[in-house]
Amino acid sequence: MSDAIWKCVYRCAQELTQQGVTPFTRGDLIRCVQRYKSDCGPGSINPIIQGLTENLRGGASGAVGKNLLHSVGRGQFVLRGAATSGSLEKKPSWTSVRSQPGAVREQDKRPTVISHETLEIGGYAFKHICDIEPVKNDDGTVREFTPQDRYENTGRLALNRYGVGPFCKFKISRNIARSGVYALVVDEYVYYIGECENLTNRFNMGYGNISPRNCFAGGQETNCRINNLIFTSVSEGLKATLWFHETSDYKQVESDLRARGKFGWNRT
DNA sequence: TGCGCTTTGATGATAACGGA
DNA sequence: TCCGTTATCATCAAAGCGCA
Repeated sequence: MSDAIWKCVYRCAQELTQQGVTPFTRGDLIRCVQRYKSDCGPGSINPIIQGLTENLRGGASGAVGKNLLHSVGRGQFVLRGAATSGSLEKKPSWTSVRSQPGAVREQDKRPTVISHETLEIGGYAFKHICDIEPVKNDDGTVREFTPQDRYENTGRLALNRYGVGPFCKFKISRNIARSGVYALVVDEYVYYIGECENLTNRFNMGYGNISPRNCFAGGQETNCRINNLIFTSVSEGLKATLWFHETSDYKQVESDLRARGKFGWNRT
């Protein structure tokens, strides 16, 4: 068929809704669209879906704009009409406990200290989780790790742009298997905002311990980059701390904060 | 046996660009 | 301007393995 991709996306969204598949996933939509346009790959369809979704930024704009879909969670969508009718819309969790946050002001990069346990960043309350304390040498300096040396690299992969390190190793001691938005604060300034499904896993199995494979092309560059920045900061005598805003609506909160302000270690 | 570490690969989000 | 493509960033899930 010769319809534009966005028309196929819309048709599929309607079909899935009629079949009772709601919310439907991005994958559901892609598979459906590919039945009509078998030559279309996910790389082509994904930005179209984004461009049709009212509460997602960016994407490939179409003639109808962001008027057809509504995101109700990571990778989950409903038809916009269904969302605005009320029953399917997932209300942001913060609406019940706090007012709509304002724009992130310049001074939010140096957050408002509510107490030694709570910071306010862009209108959201973040609780103190821990100081980030990398493994140290006997002389008190931060111990350097170069896990890339342990990788066999049979495929002769190049190091990724942050794979050279050096890296540090750290853990957060508290077990917080909760979703939300975390903030890395260094020297009293917010440097990084990120989202997670499980805070402990994100740090103890992600940032805090760099896998050899992650140092190479195709590895998790972000883990390398943030770990190295923490290594550098702590090595310079700065204090790095982790703060956490627990919410099931972490995608929205993170997007909100990052859309309104630039933080030094966030890239996009 | 259970836990933690490592690795791979999938999925989703975003920005920027090019062609008609 | 509309439509589509490409590249990149970011996160997560799951499997395999080793060790206590």
